[in-house]
Amino acid sequence: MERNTRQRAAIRDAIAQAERPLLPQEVLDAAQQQVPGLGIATVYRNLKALVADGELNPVMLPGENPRFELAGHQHHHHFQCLQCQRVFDVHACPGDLSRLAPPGFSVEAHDLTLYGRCKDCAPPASRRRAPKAAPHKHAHTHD
Amino acid sequence: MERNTRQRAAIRDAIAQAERPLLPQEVLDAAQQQVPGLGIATVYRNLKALVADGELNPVMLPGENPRFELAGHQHHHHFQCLQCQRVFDVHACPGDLSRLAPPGFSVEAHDLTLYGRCKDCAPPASRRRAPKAAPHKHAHTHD
DNA sequence: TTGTATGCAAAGCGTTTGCAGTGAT
DNA sequence: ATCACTGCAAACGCTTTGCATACAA
Repeated sequence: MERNTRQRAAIRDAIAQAERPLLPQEVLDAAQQQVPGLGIATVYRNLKALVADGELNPVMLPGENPRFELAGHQHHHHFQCLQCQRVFDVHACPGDLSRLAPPGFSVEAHDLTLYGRCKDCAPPASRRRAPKAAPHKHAHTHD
Repeated sequence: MERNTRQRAAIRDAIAQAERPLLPQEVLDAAQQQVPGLGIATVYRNLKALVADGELNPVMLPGENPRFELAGHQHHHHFQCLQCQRVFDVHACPGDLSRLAPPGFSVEAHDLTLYGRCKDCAPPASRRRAPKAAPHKHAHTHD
């Protein structure tokens, strides 16, 4: 990371202003409002550089493509809405889980993902209002 | 799922005899010992059919390609070895995690992955013996 | 015989990379 | 003026699909 380009600033801003982890394509869409000619390759290159630089953290969820959020958050987990597919931070943690591993296995880290309805999407019982974003394409669904 | 082919039997057997979730390529490698001409497309088609049929379950881990294991196991989680990258079942669960979600979010399901050293790979402190399998290509690390 | 399943190759999708031109310093 | 950065397009790895053939029933 050496030079400050309009592209990098737009990418950084897009992620900084999102209140949730973004997919590369979402970063592109947001950053293009600031830099119309921006290419997807530049987004990928900058995401990689910003992660290497410690400015961003990749967010990997099961069966999902990587998303990106600002680094600096402490240990946390994620919540994915089963309706709008968006991902949100969960600033809580079940704590030590080493007791769950089979004998002979050592636990050094863990990933946890919660699934359900976000506050914008109707909970199964008492629905409220429509989601703000359409579902993303992504791939793979969960059970 | 209609006909019983040698290919499907070989694929089913490969997964049944593995004591852990397998990647499509691992399924191919194992099944080809029984049906040499087997193609990867046939593996993918059968994996999809067997999952639709309820015989197999896909195992999705963060940043990993889907693996497959026999269905029928009850709710469980997975452990991935940081050294050999192989995935193992964890027949334990932290239980209800709905308390972790932010207000307004409903939790319907969760995924948990533990990371560390499997019993074949040396634990950080008291190592024992070398791993039985070489690491797979992609790696991605976690927090 | 009939039509599903297979093998091969081409196509898709998300991501990465080569390359020549652009622009920050 | 340099040289990192960018945009475009080709290349990649994994997965899916089209199509003609093979084989289970």
